[in-house]
Amino acid sequence: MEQGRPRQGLGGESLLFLTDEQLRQGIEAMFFAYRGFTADPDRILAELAYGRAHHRAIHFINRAPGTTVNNLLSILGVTKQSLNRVLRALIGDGLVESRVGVTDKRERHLFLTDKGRALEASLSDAQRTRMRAAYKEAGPEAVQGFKRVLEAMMDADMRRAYAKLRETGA
Amino acid sequence: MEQGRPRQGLGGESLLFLTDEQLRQGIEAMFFAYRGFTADPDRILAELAYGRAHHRAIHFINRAPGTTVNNLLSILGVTKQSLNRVLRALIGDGLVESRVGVTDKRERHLFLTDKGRALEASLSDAQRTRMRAAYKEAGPEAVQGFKRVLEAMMDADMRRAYAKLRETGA
DNA sequence: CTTGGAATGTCAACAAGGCTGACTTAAAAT
DNA sequence: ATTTTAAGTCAGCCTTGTTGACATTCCAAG
Repeated sequence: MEQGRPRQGLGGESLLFLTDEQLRQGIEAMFFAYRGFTADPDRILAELAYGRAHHRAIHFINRAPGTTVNNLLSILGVTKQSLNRVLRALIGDGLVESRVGVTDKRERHLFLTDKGRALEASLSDAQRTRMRAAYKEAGPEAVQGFKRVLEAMMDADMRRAYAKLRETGA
Repeated sequence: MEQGRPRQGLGGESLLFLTDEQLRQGIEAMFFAYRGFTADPDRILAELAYGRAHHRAIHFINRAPGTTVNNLLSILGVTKQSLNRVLRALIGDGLVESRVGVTDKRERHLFLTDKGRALEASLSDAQRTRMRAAYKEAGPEAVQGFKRVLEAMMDADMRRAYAKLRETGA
């Protein structure tokens, strides 16, 4: 079970110790962990008749206020019809505001209202609390490794989107 | 950006360095990475008119051959109606075999057929390849951290299910 | 032996949230 | 002036989740 500890000091080239069994454990851990990762916000959203799609939109609008619909589209990786359905609900419920662009009037810039920010805070509080607990339990070294593996698991274009977000965010 | 390295040697108690910004980066990394994680099998499944639900069933039947429907239900965390639809398709297509229980004839024990095992191999090959690449890129230390954080992110009952699976598997 | 309950399966209906395709409007770009 | 782009909308489809109702089979307790 625990016999598979990496031979340390051999460098990144010699990862032959990775058996299929160990890889599968990683795959399953990812599956279960993702469920845990979304469980708390899901509970909050269910009470409001929203879903994960709404959460994602709210998250990234909060993340990059004033972002355009097209921009959001490429981050989320869904069709505009799909996003539009969600956005319409959020705007209709007064969580999101859509402002016509100044320089380019075709564009709509998206912002959270106070109400939207309140929900975002509640959702991300729940998620951060779990994240913080997991980080604390796993320890600081583990967190670095966690992030490194996650980044390595992304597609090239996702990596670009993520890197771009981090520029803006930090 | 990279200034947030953990103060080493302070132990798990002093994780005050975890800013909301760093936690949010972890959250977003999880979101993007999960997309990458499922992207390869999704492409294979799409050609066969299957979805992730089929993949999950196939994965865990392969993982624990002879498992009962109820067992699978609790691992996957869906309703029996939802699972049943998927199983019916897989059985109908000759990927899964359902055998009546010996001691308890109410139970159905699930097995992959040769055809089912072939698809499973193709799916998990794709997923393992990406996993292996990510592990290699991130390094052996990172992998340990990755798994530790993921496990810490699970709910208690998921943890039990996962631990139980690992017993069987190793 | 009968009956209650558990495990399984099935049917129907519904919702969320993806998708495609077609089309409009407005504005920018060429 | 024409084409392209951004956004929105309508209609319809699919997967995968949900409930609720109900049949079957069979173990186990009375």
